[in-house]
Amino acid sequence: MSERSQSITMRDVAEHAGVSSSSVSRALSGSRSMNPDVRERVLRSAEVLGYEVNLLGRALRQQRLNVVGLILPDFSNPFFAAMAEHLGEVFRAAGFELLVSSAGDDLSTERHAVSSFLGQQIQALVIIPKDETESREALEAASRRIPTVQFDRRVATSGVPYVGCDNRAGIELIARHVRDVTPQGERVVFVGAGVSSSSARERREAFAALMPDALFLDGTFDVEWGHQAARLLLERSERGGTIVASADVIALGLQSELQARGRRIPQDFRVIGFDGIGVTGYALPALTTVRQPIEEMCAAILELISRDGLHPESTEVLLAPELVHGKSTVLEEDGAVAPLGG
Amino acid sequence: MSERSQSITMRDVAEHAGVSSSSVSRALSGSRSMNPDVRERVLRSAEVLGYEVNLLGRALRQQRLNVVGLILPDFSNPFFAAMAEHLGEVFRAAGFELLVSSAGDDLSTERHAVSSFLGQQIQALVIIPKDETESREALEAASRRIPTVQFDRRVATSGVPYVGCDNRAGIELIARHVRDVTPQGERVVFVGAGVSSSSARERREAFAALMPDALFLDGTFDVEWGHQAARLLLERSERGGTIVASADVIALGLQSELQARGRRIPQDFRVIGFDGIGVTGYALPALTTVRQPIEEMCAAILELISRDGLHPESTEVLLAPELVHGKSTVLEEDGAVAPLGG
DNA sequence: ATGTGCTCGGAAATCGATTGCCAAGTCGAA
DNA sequence: TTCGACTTGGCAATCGATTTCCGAGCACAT
Repeated sequence: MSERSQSITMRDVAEHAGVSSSSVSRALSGSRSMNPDVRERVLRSAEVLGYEVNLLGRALRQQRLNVVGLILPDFSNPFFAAMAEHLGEVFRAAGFELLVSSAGDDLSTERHAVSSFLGQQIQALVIIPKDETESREALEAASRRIPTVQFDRRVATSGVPYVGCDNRAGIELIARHVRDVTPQGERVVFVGAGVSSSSARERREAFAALMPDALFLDGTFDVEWGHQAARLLLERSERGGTIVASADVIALGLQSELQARGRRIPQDFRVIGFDGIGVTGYALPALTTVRQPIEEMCAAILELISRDGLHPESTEVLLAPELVHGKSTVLEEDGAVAPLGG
Repeated sequence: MSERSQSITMRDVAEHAGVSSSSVSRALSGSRSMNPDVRERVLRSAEVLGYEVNLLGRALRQQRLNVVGLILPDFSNPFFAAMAEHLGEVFRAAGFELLVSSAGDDLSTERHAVSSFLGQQIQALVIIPKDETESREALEAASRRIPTVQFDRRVATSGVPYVGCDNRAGIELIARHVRDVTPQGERVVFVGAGVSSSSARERREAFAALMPDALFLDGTFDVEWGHQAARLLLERSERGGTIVASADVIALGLQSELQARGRRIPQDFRVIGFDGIGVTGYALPALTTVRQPIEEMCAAILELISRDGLHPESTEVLLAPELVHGKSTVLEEDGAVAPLGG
């Protein structure tokens, strides 16, 4: 059916109102004072014709598009999804439009997404780089052209500002808790997610520094790896222990698989996550995890982007995470929290 | 630090290569045959200068931007996230760039997202409208200008093509299963998600038609409502029954809360979801659910958009969902459960 | 030798909005 | 009355790429 209506331009409005297109522009933007009658007439014409601005034309002339881009490795990670949602709100409030693109966990797609955003002359870019080394080229290309912030994962030597949580501090909180809850002689296991993303590497290294005797397993940032890791542990005849996962999604997979195979949490195995999405109620028992301060992170990103170039020295913002006590590490009746003192 | 490099235009490349910008355009796009020497020179100049096309300029001239937009109500719903991810792949393969914007579960934000996309002259729009009636205006505005497809939820009388799963058929699968697994005399409960989105309403109505004696509760599409609904049920002193949730996220909340309060699944309560994201391993026990055929849906969306206007009659594509048997409705022994290693 | 047709580079128009500049008009002050 | 300051509308340039059109140059056939 639908005959598409072709768009109304300023020319059309100008003709309809009997003025020049300059006047239309000025009436709509209010960029200069003008005769109220003329303005009124223009506004009515625009209304009548259903005029809507062509952002491409505007952006081409003004040399900026009021859009900020976000590139993330994968929508399916709930932590990234939560970040995208919150970041959208923050930017909306600041008058920007946030458009999100997934890299589909693929480097060439990530590169493509970056150059597409750059080609569209967006205002700024927030990126969760997939790979600690391989993403550098795309990242630097972006940063050379527009304000760019790395988030959550970083490419180390890029000189591109970074916002993230203090993974080391988070791991210290976890390690302390692990010492509190792990019975003498039981295994401590760290289930990581490779070393190609900086957050995975940082968490793993911090944990290795604090608890070198732990068993380290490496996989990927997803639920399925949690399941696999659980099966691996059981195949090794581990009968109990405390498991630290590098991310909540992994922890959820671990819990689910362990329980499906008859192990009790926290009696047999204790499980600790990282991110804080586990607190939203997916997990059973409620996951003990380290919550990343999403709100503060988003605020920091906005801040960095807004004052880009003004304070180049503060190129790295690490925010403090917080331990959230669930029921996956301590057997307790209610949410009341008491560190296992004795 | 970063002095941003200002962008290289075709003019720059043309000067460097000693040709006109027409030739640069033609060399880069290959739109016309030309002297190989000249082409070679242009390509090298572009390479040397690091030229990258300004998509705004191109789009303005060509009257189209090679981008398809997706607007969804909320990133945090894993079903939407999965769709966004898959749809991105499908469009990428078809040569489009998919940009995603969240409506933040808010009508005015949704409207804003639509007009921003339209203003950017994107090629086509896929939208999961938040509200069955209130989203109409924005939806129709989009459809008047560019190929537009509604997905998962729809605004009924809009005349805008729709792709979704056959909710009625899905509910029939569920109802049959409910009859199979519910003991004589036990309650059947439907935990819905309001009636302002079409999918919620359709599922609820279909279920009401098949099992009018069920207890109906209404809330929202999120985990938290699952928790609440479970508490409501327990407060009503329900001691067992079969619970059908309008979405997997709700079902996960239900399971989690019921188990946290000592109820066994499936012995005391049976839980059934809808969507299929529950099968990815978050749930324990594995959720019995109806899987929406994400792949087919995405293919149908691409199809509709590509041949927009050619087959206006097929304005509604309903795809068949499939019942996935988990362990949340039937107690089953399968080999997967290892004996407690004594 | 002249006409016909083809190839290929460049000039210029175009997409739509914004904005620097100019000129006509208004108003008040000298 | 005249001059300057100020207002306000319009012309035209501009952003960057594409594309239509034109003409120069060449080959080939008549």
